[in-house]
Amino acid sequence: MNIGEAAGASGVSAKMIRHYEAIGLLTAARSANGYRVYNDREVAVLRFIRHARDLGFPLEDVRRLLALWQDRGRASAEVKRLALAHVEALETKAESLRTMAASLRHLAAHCHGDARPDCPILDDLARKE
Amino acid sequence: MNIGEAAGASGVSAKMIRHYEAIGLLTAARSANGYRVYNDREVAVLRFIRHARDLGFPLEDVRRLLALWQDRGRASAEVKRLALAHVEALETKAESLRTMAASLRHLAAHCHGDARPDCPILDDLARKE
DNA sequence: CTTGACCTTCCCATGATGGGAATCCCCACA
DNA sequence: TGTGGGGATTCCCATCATGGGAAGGTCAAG
Repeated sequence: MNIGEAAGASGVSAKMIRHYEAIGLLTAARSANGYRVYNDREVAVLRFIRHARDLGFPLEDVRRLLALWQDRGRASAEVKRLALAHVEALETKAESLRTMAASLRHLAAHCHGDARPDCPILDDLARKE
Repeated sequence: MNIGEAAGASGVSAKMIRHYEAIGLLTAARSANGYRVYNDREVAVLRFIRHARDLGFPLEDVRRLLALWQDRGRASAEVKRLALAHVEALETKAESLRTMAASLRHLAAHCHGDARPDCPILDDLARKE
């Protein structure tokens, strides 16, 4: 299986497959012509990476998760710890964005939004603090 | 006022002040020795930028907001439109993160988190899809 | 006159992803 | 057998906002 087919089978772009290999998440055999060669084993790894990325794990976390996945003697406690730490990070970020949105929505609610120049949004941005 | 003092007064790092100047958000006079010179006018601009950034506006939005702020004939409708579009983006992103967090929290809830290797989190990441 | 704090520009790094160029390889078809 | 097209390779660059750090110039106080 060449990289294009592996990309199709895993849902990871060929570009990213090469990148993941460059940062050591993956290894790929090479055929005589220098093309990367993949089998179901590597495609499974690529899918694993994609799913972890879909859950927002940064690649360094993905690296650890992959190591745990491939370690039969792993303790699930370690995986759970990683996951919950990431959940914390996600929730913190989401809350931060939600707070920004609420502040701005509040400001916008008091803005006429017509042809007049008066605008509490700009007033707030220009405040002296 | 040199850049260090302007940084202190505005809450924007000297590094970022130079960057904002490089991308044209700001202009700065130079004294004979080549140092950037600021007055209250520019410090107000820097504060404006910082506040907009604190609300998560990308710099291109900040550029437009600055232009509107400095345009006395502006229509507040334009500001409001920009703000609400950004609120949308923030809420979408927040919702996306919240969804990731909920999924992962759900998976983690079913993980023993002990010395055993069985782990629904890894099982999910390794699923064939 | 030295020292230290401040300023300058320039390059590099982050994190994940993509675009695109130049070059090479392979297969199918006329 | 020649050619065309699709796919592969590597390498460089861009994004977005921010910071680190080097090498060197400037200024004020001791």
